[in-house]
This record gives sequence, structure tokens and C-alpha cells, in this order.
Amino acid sequence: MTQQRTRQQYDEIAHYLRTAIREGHFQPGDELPSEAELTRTFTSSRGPVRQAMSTLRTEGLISSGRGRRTVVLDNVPTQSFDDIISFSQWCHNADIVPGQRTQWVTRRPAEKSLAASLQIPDGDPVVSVFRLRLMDDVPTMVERLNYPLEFGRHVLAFDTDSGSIYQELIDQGVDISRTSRTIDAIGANEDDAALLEVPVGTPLLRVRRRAFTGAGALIESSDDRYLPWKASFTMNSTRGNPSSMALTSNHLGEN
Amino acid sequence: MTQQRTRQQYDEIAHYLRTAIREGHFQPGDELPSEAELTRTFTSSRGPVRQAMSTLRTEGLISSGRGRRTVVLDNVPTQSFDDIISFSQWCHNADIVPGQRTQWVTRRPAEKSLAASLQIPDGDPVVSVFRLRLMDDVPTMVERLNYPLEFGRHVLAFDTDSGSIYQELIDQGVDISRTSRTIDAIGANEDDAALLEVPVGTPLLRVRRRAFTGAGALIESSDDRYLPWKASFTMNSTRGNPSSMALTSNHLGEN
DNA sequence: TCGCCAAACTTGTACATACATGTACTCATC
DNA sequence: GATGAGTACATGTATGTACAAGTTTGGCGA
Repeated sequence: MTQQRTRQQYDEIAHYLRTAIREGHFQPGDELPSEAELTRTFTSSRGPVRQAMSTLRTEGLISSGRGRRTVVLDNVPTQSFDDIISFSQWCHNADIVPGQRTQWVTRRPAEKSLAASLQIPDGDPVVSVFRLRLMDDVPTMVERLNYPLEFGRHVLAFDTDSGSIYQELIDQGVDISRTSRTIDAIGANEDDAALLEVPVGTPLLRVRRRAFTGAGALIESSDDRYLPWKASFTMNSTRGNPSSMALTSNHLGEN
Repeated sequence: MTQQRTRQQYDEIAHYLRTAIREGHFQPGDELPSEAELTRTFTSSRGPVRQAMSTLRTEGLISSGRGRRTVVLDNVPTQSFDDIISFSQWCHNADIVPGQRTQWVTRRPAEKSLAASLQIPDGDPVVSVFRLRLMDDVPTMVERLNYPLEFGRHVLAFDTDSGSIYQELIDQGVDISRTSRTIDAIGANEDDAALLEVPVGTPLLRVRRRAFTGAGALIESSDDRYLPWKASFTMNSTRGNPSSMALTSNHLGEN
């Protein structure tokens, strides 16, 4: 239940267009109303209209250019920051019932590599969670979460079988403002295989995520492994628009 | 070799800031010059400065907010549209020597599933390419490309062992303006395994890409499979900024 | 009928201004 | 020294204007 506050004009316009596209009032290939028309429709000036268009453009929903009318592209999926960070939230939006079976929650001193990935000194206390996540009661993903104690203490005080850790952190006033994800593939190890009910070595889609506060403090370092036939990532990019993704080469043979 | 044309102001500013961050003149955590300072530095108005900032924000390089100074985030990688669509271009930027060993190039009528993915009628002619790609002479990725004849004819007339098909299409006047990628994991089949010199079933990072013209015509449908210890995807997202990615669930057991 | 050109309209870029809204600092006061 | 009000300054939002640079349209002339 997000606060409703009075919506900004550009947000109003973006929401209208996005909804109209999703509901099919504008089909792929159709022309959107011109900026001049939209300013009249919303009794606004060109600024907010262009800001809304810019948003939809980076979401990959529309394409525009000098002289050309703005057209609707394929009806591609995009998700907001909140939808994509929380498995529970994501399931709700897809009309799926999320589930979780916590394997263990620990508090212990960080060994070297974990400390490095959390950007804390060796031996500092770390809270770790290991859960199996389910979609409609079907095993889908194994989740390994690690928190420095400052944020992990909220997790220790939380029943991890009851729902969304992300939502709990928000409620506790933790300001999650940015995430960085690295995606690759990895074979299921014995733990993964047992929980997901597949053979050892089954290819899994691995998403390693690090979440930060606005001030830059690291909140979480996680490792999620999805069954690839249950979930996949989609990304849109448009020439001339900024991109938030990169394909990176790993010279060193890490794992 | 892209045309240099006179750069726009906002592009000038964005380029300056991006370079300064990459080269470490602004460290993560540092404050960027205020908008007012930048307008003076570049003898510009606030519009272009804000447009540049907006670009860097969606690239995940900076964070800003009402009342707060704009700060540099971690020095995260991001790549432009051109860098990420062309394996050759990508390698060059990373100081890697790209290579390719073409297995075959064919022209044939599309069978049902391929026709569907190319959005053309069953039986329409399709040009397909199957290549092994190398980084510094080391097998890294297997590439399967499919083009409708309209665009594929340029590929047929091209020596696919000589370099970048993408660059060739550009040179032939094909306007590639948008791509959509789906990322998941899959085990190496016999062809993959033989070329990549790994056992059958080895987990691979699969990137299925579809490329479109500005008008919406489908140019290419491809399937790239990377050795996950050679390459991975990275994505940044910031709360409140538009996102161009989505995690999608596959209810149906496709492959 | 065909081809060319000018006009009208589209989106992109830039400038100037105003006010909203949040942060951070100064400084007087207790 | 701690506290709190006030102030200066930061970015966010909105308006209005102007021009640049493409595309589309329609009419005119050959």
C-alpha cells in the first residue's frame, strides 16, 4: 500500500499512457497523440509531457524522433524498482502465490570472501538467510541472503517464513535506493538440487544482487538461483537512450 | 567509425562527467558540482545540465534528490546500445581480440517455430548463421542468427568469418534502433559442447535477442550461449527511475 | 500524371524564469 | 555545550518561448 500523495503531472501523464498501452487502447505500431495534443488534454505545458515520454522511452514502450510521430513498440514488460527487488511483490503482480521455506538463519563472523562482498572488515558479524522460494507451492528458486549486522538485526527479529524480508526492512525504516545485479548461469550444487528437486548440475539462472542505501552503504548481498524454465530476465534497449546494463567479461576464472 | 557531427550541449556535459568519473576525478561518494556550477562551467542553462544528469542517473552512475547534492555511486559498468549489440565492438572496448569460426550459413524456408519468432509467414525464406565466437582465440560463445530475407541478403553477400555482421548491416543502411533480450540458463547440447570444448549439459548463459527497425520491422532473432565464467550481465536500477528490465515467469514449460 | 517545392506539423534542443521542497549550516538562545 | 529557528542553497517540477531539424502533405507547374 504505497502512500498516494498528490501525483505530479508528468507522473499522471506517464501513468495514463502506460495504462492505455497495456490495456490495448494503443496497439503496437499505433501513433501516440502528439505532444501538442497531450498538453491540451492534460492542461499542461510541454515539459511534463516530454518528461513522461522520456520515461516511457527508457522503459522501451515507445519510439520517437525528429519529425516522426511517436509510435508504440511491442508491448514489452517492464517492472518498477520495488517489483523487481522483492520476490513476494513480484509474484503478487503476476497473480502467483509466493511461498518460502526457510532452511536456516544464522548470525556469525564473516569469513574473508563474504566480508569482501559486503565491504566490511573480516570477522564482522553477518546475518545470513537460506530459503527455498515457491511459486504456487512449486519450488522455483533458492535464495541466499547476507546482511551486515546493522541491517541484519531487523532480519533476526523477523519470522522469515512469514513473507517479504524486503517489506520488513522498508517498514523498519531502511532506505533501499539502488541495486546492482550480476546475472550468469551455474550448475545446481547438492543443496540447490535437493531443494529444487532436480539433478545435481542442472543449469540454473543465477542472480547476484547487491542493495545500497542512498548514502551508499551496502545493505544486502544475495545469490538467487532460479530454475530457468520458471523465470527469465527481459531487457529492452533503444539506440540513443541511456542503458543501465552491461555485458562484462570475466578474464579471471572466478566462480 | 561513427560520424562526429557537432555534439549537443547535454551530450558534451554528460560525456565530461562520465569520463571524469571513469577516470577517478570524482570518486564514489564524492559530490558532483552543483547544477548551478555546471551551467557556469559550460556556459549553458539548466536544461542541458539536467538532461545530462538524467542520463547518468539512469545509467546508475549518480544519485540525487531534493535538497541533497548529487553524489557519485560505485563506478558501475554501463554500455551503449552499439557496444552491447555487437560482440566484435564489445571485445574491442574491452581490449580483447574478437574471433569467429563460421560453422554454416544457410538460406531456407522457415519452419513453423522460427517463422513465428521472426514474425513472418510459414515457409518464407530465412537466412541463418551459426558461428563460434572467440575472445583472444579462446572459445567463449556460440551464436545462432536468423534473418528474414529482406535483411539476410546482406548477410549472404558477406564473409561471416571476416568480422561484425552488425557493422555490415549498418553499412548497408539497415536502421537498427531497438533490441529486446531474454536471458536464462540452459545446458550445452552436443553442438554447443563440441564447439565450446565442454561436456554436454554444462550450464550456459543464454541470451535470446530480437532486433527491430525504428518502424518496428523485425531484423534479427538470435540465440547466443556464453560460457558463464567468460561473461556475465550486469544491471543497475535505482528507486524512482524508470527501469527497462523485467523478471518474467514462464508458466508454460517452454524450451 | 508525374515530379518538385513550399508550407505545416512533428519531435529535439536550448534558454529564462518561478516556485516547491528538502538538506545543511549558522547563529542566537537557553 | 545542546537546541532550535532561520537562512542559504540544493534539486525537483512547471511554464513559456524560440528555434533546429526532420517528416508529411498538398498544391503547383511541366
